[in-house]
Amino acid sequence: MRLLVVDGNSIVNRAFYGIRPLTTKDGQFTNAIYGFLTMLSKIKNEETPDAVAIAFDLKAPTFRHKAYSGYKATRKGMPQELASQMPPLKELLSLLGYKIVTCEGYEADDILGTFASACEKSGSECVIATGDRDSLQLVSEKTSVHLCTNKQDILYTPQKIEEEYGVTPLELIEIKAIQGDSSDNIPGVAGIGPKGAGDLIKRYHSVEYIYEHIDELDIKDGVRNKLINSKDNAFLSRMLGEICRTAPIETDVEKYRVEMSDPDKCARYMARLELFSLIEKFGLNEAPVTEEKKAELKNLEVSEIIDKEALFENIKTFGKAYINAEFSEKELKSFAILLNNIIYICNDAEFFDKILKDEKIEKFTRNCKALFAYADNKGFEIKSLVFDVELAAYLLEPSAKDYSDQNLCASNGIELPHTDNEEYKKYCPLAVYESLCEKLNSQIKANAQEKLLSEIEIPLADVLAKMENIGFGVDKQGIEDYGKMLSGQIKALENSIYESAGSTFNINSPKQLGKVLFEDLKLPCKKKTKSGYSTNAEVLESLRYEHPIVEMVLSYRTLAKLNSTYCEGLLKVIADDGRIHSSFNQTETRTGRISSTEPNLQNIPVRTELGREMRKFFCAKEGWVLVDADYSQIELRVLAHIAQDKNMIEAFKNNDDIHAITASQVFNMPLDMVTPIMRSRAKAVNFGIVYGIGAFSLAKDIGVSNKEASQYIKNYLAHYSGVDEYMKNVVEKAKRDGYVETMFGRRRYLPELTSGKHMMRAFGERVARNMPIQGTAADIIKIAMIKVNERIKKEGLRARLILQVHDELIVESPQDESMRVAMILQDEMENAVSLDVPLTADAAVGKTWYDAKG
DNA sequence: GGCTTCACG
DNA sequence: ACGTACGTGAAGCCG
Repeated sequence: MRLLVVDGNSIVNRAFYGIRPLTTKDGQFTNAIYGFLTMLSKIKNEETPDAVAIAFDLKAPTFRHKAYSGYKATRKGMPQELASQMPPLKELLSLLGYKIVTCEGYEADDILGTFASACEKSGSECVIATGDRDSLQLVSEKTSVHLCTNKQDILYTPQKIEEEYGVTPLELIEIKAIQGDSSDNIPGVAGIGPKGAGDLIKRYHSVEYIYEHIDELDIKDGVRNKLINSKDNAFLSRMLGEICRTAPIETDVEKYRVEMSDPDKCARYMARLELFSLIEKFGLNEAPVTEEKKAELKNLEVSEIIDKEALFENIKTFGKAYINAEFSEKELKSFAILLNNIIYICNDAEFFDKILKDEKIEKFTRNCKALFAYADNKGFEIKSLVFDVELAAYLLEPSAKDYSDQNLCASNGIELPHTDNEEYKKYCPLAVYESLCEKLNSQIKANAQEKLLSEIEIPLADVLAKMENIGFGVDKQGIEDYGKMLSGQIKALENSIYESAGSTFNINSPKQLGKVLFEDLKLPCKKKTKSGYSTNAEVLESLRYEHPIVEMVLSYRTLAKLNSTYCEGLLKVIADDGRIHSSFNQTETRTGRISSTEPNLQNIPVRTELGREMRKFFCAKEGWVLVDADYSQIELRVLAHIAQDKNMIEAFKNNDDIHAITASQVFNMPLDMVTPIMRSRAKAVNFGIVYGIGAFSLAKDIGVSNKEASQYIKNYLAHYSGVDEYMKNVVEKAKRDGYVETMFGRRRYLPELTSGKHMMRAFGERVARNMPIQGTAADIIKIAMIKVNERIKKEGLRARLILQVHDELIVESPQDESMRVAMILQDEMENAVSLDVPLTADAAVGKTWYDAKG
């Protein structure tokens, strides 16, 4: 027999602190539950036990009295976010068939020790799973410890312990008695640490022996004196450090076999905790379906389409089509339609198009962008696409990572039908689309997000699909030549760097570079990262004049980045038509912005001249030009409006220089006395305000003292009192409602705000202040994009929107349309919505992106 | 796969 | 006492 004993408290702590906060929609924290079960599943797979016991302390140690200073008094009580996860975790473990072991008056450690001894006697094998090293003393020929760490798990056998510590497992107790353990309030011998204690025990094996022969030992007098001074503590520690092995618990291994009595109930419990991936991980969705159960479930009925005319009429009469389509490249592979609980599958594109074009048939689907892209390629418009489950789910929960049908069904309590036919498995979700769409839509309605979905996100998907299809033309030869030029310079810099360092190494490795700079060349180390010296640009910048190599490394980094990410990266993704077709993701960001991948066209260099050159290779096709328009300070304008700040609104209405005005307020002087430096600092304050600001970071950003920075912020909020009030109110609202929202009802939930950890709460508060601003700006430009495309179409122009970069739109336009297009862009962007401040957008025309930008 | 760095708004 | 601005994506290194 092989028994796995889990140190429940230790593992749950690791899970809780190792995994970012997760909550259900109603605010129940679940990260520790999720982490615990994931770890348990992994350990079980690796250790293949016959039986499992899970040990917990009977109650969380919550010492409130400072006066009490005994053993383990310093262990903090569980934070509330963890404590609230314990009952559901234990319930779930029981449902999964695990036996939980607790014992009045004994700690989890003692239970582990008792099992280890019991297995020893009965001849069973024992594996202890834990996150802390206290239990290593229990290791023996029969008992091993599976230690879970942040990196990888380690299995401790007597050999492994000998290898790592040079002693036997039992001697670890002796080491601990001398070195002490502050987290367990074991005093040890004052002045001797792990190294000294290890050396002593390696030579003399026990505390008792050491004190019996204290005068004869071959050790330094200093050490001897320390030992003599702490003799009482050493013996006390020896006693405290030894794990008890005689807790009165059931130790018959047979009693701990894992038997799940009701997998369905278990799955439902997991679904209620919204831990869907666990349902799969524990194989609960594959639980054998009894004949009885099968009858209850709706069986999947799939049919080929025989009479298309008749089906079409039926769909039209019904008025709704739940569609699931698959494409390969740009062609339709197959599609499926749900009608009266029957799924009809077909690959007749003509029939498919007819449905898409019919205004009377409301389409419900997922990933509608793919449908729009298909239609765009074939040159027609889809009518009445009313619902997209992915977009709806994103609006309901923008922080979620997985919007799969399986996940959405599980979280909405929808059971998928059953089929033994492998080929048909993929149609199971479509069979329940009617109820899935209904569930999601009722939540969208309850949140007042119908317009956001139907008037912004769905039409935007059409715009994005067209942008992806058209792509952005590039000068391939130009990029290649530019890359060659960079490569040459990089090569030369490499050699100079090696020469300057006196050795060759990989400059791209922060670890190796850190060693060269801070150890070989002995430059002063300014900052550390988790894994060593920080070598980022900010640090290097400050070392610029310390050594000539620094400047070269900075240049090397710049050039290497340009070459690998941009030249090589972009060359890899140029399509056969000579253009770059980025993907625009609509459900990625938590604020409502879109993101761009493969390649990311939203971070093409612009801030330095050398990088900006890159934009010369993004060009309009022959006879066409690029029209580029960007919003001026859209986020600050949104802030002025949302906060209803009189002063800021006034400034924007007067078309004043907002940063200069801010400077005159922050520095308390007349406008005409504001210097460029003051203006640029005020600009940083304006940015900081939008991000949720802290004096420390502002100080760092603009290079003034902490005190000065906090004075700036004070002055700022005193003058812009509406902003001050907004910042307070929005955090309060977030704490009350659990979410913040944009002007158009886009939400972001903030479970961080209920965290017990200061850092995390502070983060939640900054997000609460920032998201409505960034998100409203995102909403506005999305509306503008839709309007621009509608307008271009209405006016019969050939121009087409090809890129969005958060506050900037780029249209490729025939030369002779460019003035008209510039006018349209500016008009639609400025009038996308009506705020209490004017929105301004500036448009420019050029052959390349470089020329067209301002 | 996580970390570090750096490109953009 | 602690760590420090919001939102992204890609490349390279390293265990």
